[in-house]
Amino acid sequence: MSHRDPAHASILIEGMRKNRVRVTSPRRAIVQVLEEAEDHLDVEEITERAKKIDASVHRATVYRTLDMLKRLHLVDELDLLHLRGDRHYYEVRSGGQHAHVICTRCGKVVEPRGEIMASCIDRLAEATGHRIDFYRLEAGGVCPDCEASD
Amino acid sequence: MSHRDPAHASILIEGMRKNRVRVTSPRRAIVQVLEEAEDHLDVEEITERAKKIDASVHRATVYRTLDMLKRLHLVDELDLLHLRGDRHYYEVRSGGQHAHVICTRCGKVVEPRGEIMASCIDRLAEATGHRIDFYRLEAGGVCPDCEASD
DNA sequence: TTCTATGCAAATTCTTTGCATATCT
DNA sequence: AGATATGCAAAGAATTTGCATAGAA
Repeated sequence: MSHRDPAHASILIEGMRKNRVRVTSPRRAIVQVLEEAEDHLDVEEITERAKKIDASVHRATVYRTLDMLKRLHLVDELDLLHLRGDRHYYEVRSGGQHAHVICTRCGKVVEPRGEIMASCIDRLAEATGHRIDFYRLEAGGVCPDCEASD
Repeated sequence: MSHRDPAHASILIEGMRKNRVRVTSPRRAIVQVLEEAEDHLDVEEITERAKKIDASVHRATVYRTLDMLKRLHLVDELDLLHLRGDRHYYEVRSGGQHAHVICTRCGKVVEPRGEIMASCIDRLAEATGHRIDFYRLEAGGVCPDCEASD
């Protein structure tokens, strides 16, 4: 069940096909990096990893590909409240949108999903009258572990 | 009841004094701009407006002052989901934190505050176990007016 | 075959920094 | 007086763009 198995194309590749953008080798590499990432990556890191899959991948292509994926709402862009520097981080938008809660002591990020977030956003929509299509909620605070080890 | 009335010092100036950072003329100008702003300003715009109050204000000072105000949690930094370009926007954190809901059609921003946001964040804190100190929630969608005029 | 995406390098834009001087407290 | 903030100019990052070529549909 590899990510390259054509019968099980990745969410991102599928989304790209659906939107009639071309599936090229650099894009395949970048997408694979994003889908295999365990944490949040910046452009530098994505480029580095993508080069290991396809050495020809250029940083400019990474920017262009990320723009494309953002426009299609296939990836989200975060900045983790700048608690880790001024870079931007990217993640696949699979399994619905979610919040990011960053511990200001240890830097760990947890990602609440599902009903909690849905009801939160529903009530926001109700209060403003908007139809809300996407959102980004990033919060900073102290995680239970750090709170305990005082 | 002017913003310069020493008896009614601005929230930001008060906050600065409380934190023992110096109240200088450039900082006064920048703070006045932030407090009088009706909308969200980027660094360029803040610099321009501050120069009208104190012509000597330099862009570098604006960056340094905003950093200082962010560190003291007196202003918040937004990017409005990059729906208006890649710049950063700043606003005074008065009257508590709040969300920003941006209409993807007309660009208008509304700012839900108060109980809705508080309960939202409370539940997030409960779900993760974090003590949440600050947050940023930006959402994109279609506002009622735009929805109506289809 | 036609249209889109890429690499590359240069240009832009955004932000930070060193340092001598000016300014707050 | 003593510590901190400022202006300026230059450096450093981050991101975008023009263009000829390569590659997907």
